[in-house]
Amino acid sequence: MTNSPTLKEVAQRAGVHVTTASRALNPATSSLVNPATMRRVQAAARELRYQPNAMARGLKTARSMSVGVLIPDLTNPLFPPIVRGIEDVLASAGYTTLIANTDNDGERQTTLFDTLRARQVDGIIVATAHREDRIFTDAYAEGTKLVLVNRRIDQSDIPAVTGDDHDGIAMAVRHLIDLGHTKIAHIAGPQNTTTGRARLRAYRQSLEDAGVPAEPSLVMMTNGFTEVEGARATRTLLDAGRRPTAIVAANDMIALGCLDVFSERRLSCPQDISLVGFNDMPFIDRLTPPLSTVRVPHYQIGAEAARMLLDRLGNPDLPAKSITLPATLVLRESTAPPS
Amino acid sequence: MTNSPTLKEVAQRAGVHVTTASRALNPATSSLVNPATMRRVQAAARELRYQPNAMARGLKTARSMSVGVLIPDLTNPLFPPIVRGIEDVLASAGYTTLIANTDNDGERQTTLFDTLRARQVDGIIVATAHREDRIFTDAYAEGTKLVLVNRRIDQSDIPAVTGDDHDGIAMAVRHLIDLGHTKIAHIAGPQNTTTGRARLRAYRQSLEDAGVPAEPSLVMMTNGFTEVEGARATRTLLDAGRRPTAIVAANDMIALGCLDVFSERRLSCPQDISLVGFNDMPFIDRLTPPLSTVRVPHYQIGAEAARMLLDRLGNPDLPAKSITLPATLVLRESTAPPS
DNA sequence: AGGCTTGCTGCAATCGTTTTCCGCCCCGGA
DNA sequence: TCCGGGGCGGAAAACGATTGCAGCAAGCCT
Repeated sequence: MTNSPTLKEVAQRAGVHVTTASRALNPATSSLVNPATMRRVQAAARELRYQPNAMARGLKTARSMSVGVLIPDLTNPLFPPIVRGIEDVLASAGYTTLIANTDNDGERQTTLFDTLRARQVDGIIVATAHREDRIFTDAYAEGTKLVLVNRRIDQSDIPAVTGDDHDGIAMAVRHLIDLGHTKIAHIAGPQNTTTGRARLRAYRQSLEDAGVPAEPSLVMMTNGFTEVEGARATRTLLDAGRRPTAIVAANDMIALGCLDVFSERRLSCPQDISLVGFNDMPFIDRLTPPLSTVRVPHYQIGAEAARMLLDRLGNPDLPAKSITLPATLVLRESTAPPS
Repeated sequence: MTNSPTLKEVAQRAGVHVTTASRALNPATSSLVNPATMRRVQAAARELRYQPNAMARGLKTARSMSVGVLIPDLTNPLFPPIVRGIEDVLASAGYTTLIANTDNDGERQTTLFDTLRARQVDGIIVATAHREDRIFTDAYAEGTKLVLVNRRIDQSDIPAVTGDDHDGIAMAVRHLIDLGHTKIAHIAGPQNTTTGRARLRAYRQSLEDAGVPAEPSLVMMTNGFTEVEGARATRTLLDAGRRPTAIVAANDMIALGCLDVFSERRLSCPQDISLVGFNDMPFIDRLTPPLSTVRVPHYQIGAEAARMLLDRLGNPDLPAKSITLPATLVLRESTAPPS
């Protein structure tokens, strides 16, 4: 901000050339300099509280030692754990994380993506992908280092780290069937995301596998993984004739919307209707009732994605691999046998 | 990542010198170049999808157009709203935000602070300050642009944006007294933070103002604004003789700990004991019971802090001003008259 | 004793911008 | 016709680091 010391000043103080100072301070090259000199330089650096100028270094080395993270919205409790997972492993590798909130706005997303690239980030972790996001596939094809979290992109080999949507939903549906439910509804997430679609498919498949006839009227679509969308869909679901005895929500935010409508309609959960969410996001266990949901290891997803990115930064032509982390069903108090 | 086009390439394509290209693309200097030339350059830039290299620019201009944000932990729901407030106003001014989590670890904080400075951030917003944090006062004295949020530093003129701790607690205590409580306890926050101390003081003051005798045994200290600390303090509070009929928690996380202990002890809230939190953090309204708490406008605090930083960046010798944003008491279902 | 390696250090170019200082061209006024 | 000046655009020097290359001394070998 004011006058941070430069390498030149360190060199002068140590009585050596700036080149030598550079080498002495860099672990990779410090073997090239006399140990005694090295100590002198390091002492000088310490006294001056020298911090290398990251921009100058980045300019020369063409690596910024930073990575961007694109998420919809930080205030959605789903994302902080993912971000922390990312930050923790990235930070320990010396990288800085730049977070950008797209608010599910495509234009904003493009702008932010460009901003990140202008900042010369070494790679980008994307949590906002839609099934067909040319912006990402194009960038990836041109060599931008990308890793997807949570959601994937159709027919793309961009590496991704996700939870097991299919298995998670399967467990949830199975659980409801085991309780005796047959009229099981699904409030589906946006179908332009792989998560929204995979969960819907898993719901249908699970019903079929159990021999429970599918009823199209029990599936409601939403335009976003949000509480208001969840509430809207739940209202139209309940208004339409055949009332379900259980609902599988595409995620916890949507489930929150379900609960809102339940109390509007004076339906008690789980006595009148059962509900299962997805994600096990923070605080969802403290609701009334504590929500049964599918737990996805978000911190690990973030951490794994960061590791994957790091790997690919170190070795650019590593084969693109995607990882699916196991989901687990966590039963609390929002499900019960049908009355 | 691969080969982003440089200004030189844009210039070549437009058939002008790189200097001219630079001027044409920069709104501040574009008046120096012929409108026709400018259009040519801009067209070339668009075709090449040119993005100026932020590191090169920053190196030359000594401004990174980025600011750092120091918070304890992103997964604490208190902080995402603050961060969004910061990011939104900063982004609209063209700045990028770098977030760092200190985990309340002093050493880590120092490291991260240095990392941010190495990245040449133009300023830093600090949410982790303790009452005596030499690291910040020293840096501020040396010219580092700082703004404190949420917490302040004793005897320092570093600009700060905070909620009204005193008034908030006063309202909470007043409310309990009005309900008829006299045995009102306080689970105090860490006394090495201004928030922890201000809230404790306000609690004592409010009791005194109302003529309710203070009982030292009704005040419990914690070592952190966390659920486990809150629970620990609540247990020792309840184990010690005179049981309170109401608790004012120093913040919502601590209140969460109180609720945990209430259910351990089979105390129902608010029938057996009333509870008021502080912050009105997300989801605290969906607990059982919905928590009465003091609302602090976190998004605005963040936004205001960012604006303040921006102002001081634009005009370095602006007088240091601190802002206190009003708190409001939001009554829900965790308080009732003593039984 | 001369040549060669080895070990250390310095020189200078470079990364992609911005910015100061000039120079050129053209036009108008005298 | 000449001069002055405005309007544009170019040359070059930074910013602070890294790095290939060269230099130089000392030590070893033959």
